[in-house]
Amino acid sequence: MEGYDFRAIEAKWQRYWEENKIFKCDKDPSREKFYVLEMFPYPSGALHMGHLRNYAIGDVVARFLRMRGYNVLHPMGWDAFGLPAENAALKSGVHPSDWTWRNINHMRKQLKEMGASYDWDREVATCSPDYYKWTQWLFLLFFKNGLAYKKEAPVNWCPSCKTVLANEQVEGGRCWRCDSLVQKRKLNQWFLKITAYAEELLSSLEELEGWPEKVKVMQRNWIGKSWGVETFFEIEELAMKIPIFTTRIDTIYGATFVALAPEHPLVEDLVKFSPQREKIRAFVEEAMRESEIEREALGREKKGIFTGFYAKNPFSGERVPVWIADYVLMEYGTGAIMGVPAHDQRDFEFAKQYGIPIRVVIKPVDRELPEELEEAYEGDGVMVNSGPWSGLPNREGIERMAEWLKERGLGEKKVNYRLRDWLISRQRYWGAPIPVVYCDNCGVVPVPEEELPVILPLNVNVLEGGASPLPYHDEFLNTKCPKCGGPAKRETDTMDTFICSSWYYLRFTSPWTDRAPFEKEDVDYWMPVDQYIGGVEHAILHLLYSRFFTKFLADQGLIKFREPFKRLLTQGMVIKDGAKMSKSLGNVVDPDEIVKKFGADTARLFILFASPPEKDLEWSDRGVEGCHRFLNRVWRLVSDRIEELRALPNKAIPISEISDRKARDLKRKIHKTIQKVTEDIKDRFHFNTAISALMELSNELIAFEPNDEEALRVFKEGIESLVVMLYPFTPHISEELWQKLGHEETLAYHPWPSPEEDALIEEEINIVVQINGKARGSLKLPAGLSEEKIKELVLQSDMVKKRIEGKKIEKVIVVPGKLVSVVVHD
RNA sequence: GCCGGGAUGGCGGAACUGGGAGACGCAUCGGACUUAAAAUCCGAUGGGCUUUAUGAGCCCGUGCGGGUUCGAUUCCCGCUCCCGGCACCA
Repeated sequence: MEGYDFRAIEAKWQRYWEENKIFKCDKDPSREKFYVLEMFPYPSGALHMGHLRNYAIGDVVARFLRMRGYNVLHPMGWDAFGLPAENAALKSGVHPSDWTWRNINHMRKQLKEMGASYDWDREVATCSPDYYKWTQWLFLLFFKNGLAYKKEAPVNWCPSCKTVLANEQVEGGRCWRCDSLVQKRKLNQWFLKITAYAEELLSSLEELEGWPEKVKVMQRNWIGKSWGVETFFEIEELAMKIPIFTTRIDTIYGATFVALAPEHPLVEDLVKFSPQREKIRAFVEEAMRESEIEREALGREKKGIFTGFYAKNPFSGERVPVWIADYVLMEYGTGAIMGVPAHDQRDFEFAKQYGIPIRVVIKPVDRELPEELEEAYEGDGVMVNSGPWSGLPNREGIERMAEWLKERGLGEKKVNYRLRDWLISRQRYWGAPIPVVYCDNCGVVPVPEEELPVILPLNVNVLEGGASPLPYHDEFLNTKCPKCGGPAKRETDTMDTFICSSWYYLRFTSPWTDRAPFEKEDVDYWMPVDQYIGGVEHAILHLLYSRFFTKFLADQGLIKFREPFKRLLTQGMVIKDGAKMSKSLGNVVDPDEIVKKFGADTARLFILFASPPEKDLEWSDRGVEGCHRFLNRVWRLVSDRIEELRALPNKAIPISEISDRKARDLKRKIHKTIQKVTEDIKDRFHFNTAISALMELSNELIAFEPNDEEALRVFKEGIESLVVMLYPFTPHISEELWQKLGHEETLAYHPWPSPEEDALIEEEINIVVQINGKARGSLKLPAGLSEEKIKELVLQSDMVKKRIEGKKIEKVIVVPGKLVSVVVHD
């Protein structure tokens, strides 16, 4: 037999799979389904190692489960709208659409070349009109339900991307995509009311048992639920109530000031009445300008200005100064706070800065606070200096003071979330148009469903500086009002691309339908996604948005489940020389090169072998070579005896009928390997240890020298088990060897082997002997002995006798099948 | 600062419910084959020591310090360092 010609073999089987549509799947209610999904890529140009890893992991799962008899849905598509297409257009003059489709074609080819087993009949691209028609349809559904709305608000503006961003897309004050500093601008924009689902998005995280704790914690923190009290401080001479939110109402006797956010609407009124209005106005303007850049500056000095007014503490009646402070955020709570310097570090710093009094009202139980505080005490304790409440444990105080307010109508308990509504307008061209028109008579009018899709015009010129051409595209811009028929203008903003990716997993269940975003019976059969696989960078963004969409669609009666992804695997990064692969570091390894040089099977095998999927993977050229060597050994192992092997019957010999000891040992190794590999893949996704078990089996097969027919038949069983179990990892070489062994059917649906129980039972057991807790050797004993017998044999053995001579046996511990521990003393 | 995860040979990583730490792979060294090299194959490989020099035996060793246990990479207490996320959220 010829050598391992991976190029020919891989091309051959890829063609075979494609021509025969081997991985096409249909819904079949009589069979148990499994939906494996990897996060679909943005078609940026070419696959990188991270993609290869993601899709290799998904492919192993899909192929394994097909062999286990599941009806497997494993689709692929393209997250095809987005800014890089426009940037490429600016740079090279290619139309975003052409650029995108060219990349899709290239990357599809690459996915096929890595041997991924997708049902390509289900491919979707979010930029094609028959997809974004339904993205727009879903927008209208949100709109009709009052969950899509337009409002003017201070929003995040990325000056480099020339568009606004959702809060989730700002990381540490910088744009998630281009890392520019984000500015605040007051703009009129479209939002989706994700906050309507804040509570459920939070509470149902607990049901997601198949999700990594890390991701759930990140979502929990992002939603940021906190319980507290809303009450108010009143400026009596203006009859103005300043509402404040606090989680620490127990500290209210320590409130020595009140502070408003510079953007707070009441600020305007205060300015009017203040004698020093000029100074205040200047401060507010300054603060609002500065907040854009300086807000994220670390350890930055807090700034504020006294308004000249005093407001009354609802509990003590004390009048405290009202300040405007730049560290108070308009977007959270009521946009105003009570300042308690002794028990809040931020207020403490502010008070120190401006000489505001610091008054301790909570005393820790286990120690005394210093006379002069160096930092705020934020812990629990007993209330002091708090009028009638003094002496009460503060946790109890929180409850009782809230009731006290409620009884008097001065305030009540309140829950606040950090989560804000999702800003979805983008001032970009390459996205799904928001299906809305503006009519002088009727105002904001949604485009009727029958008129969808609102087509994104392709005959546009890329504009200097990169701004969207849509507002200047007369044909697109000018339209008729669907309501009154009068002249109207289209919305020229497009939707955040995260909208497109918030429902693609539903579309995959029936991508061909033109009646609805998805067919109900298909979605009912296939959803939810049983295993979702992707990078942790979407822990909040895509994964939170998709959960929101799912809950909304469930409330609309379109789907029956409230969580889209049952199990989630977040794969680690691909690292080289200790750092993430990146162009700027110059440590990128191109998957194409590896596939060309060693083949897709080798590339897949290395990626899966080098590290468990959730951990980072250190790239090693040597490691790749090692995997290639392994496949060569397997190839030789089979081809060296191919004629003999083909001539043998396919039926395995039961272990009880094998006469030779070595052959029985091999049989046992085969079935132990089946057991281990199955468990490693199925229960734990530990592909690295599954592969190492297959390497061990291969090593034993190489060392085994069959010299009669019985031995040869056990050998053949081993060879075939190896080839079959390698299939999910290295499908091409497996198919080829399988065929060479005389089989006609593809391995794609070949039943996954299960271990023969008899063949798992050891004849002899190695019993470890410990004396005083130290391992001193081992004894080979026949399996199935009673505890007493084992104990007896161990104590009689020379090894033990020699060591316990003249000593007293205190205790003997027998762990059946494993070890005997003898404790002695002089 | 808060939250989450981690630390095991020269390297990537194994070790399931507490049971001989280092599977598998890489690298290194030695050998075989070869005119030679590559490829391939065989063997050794945590550190140290004793020894009748070889059949062997002993000590140390999973970030650090304690503890529980016949026995701890695994469980408990207290630290150190590294990685990731969040960070004026009242």
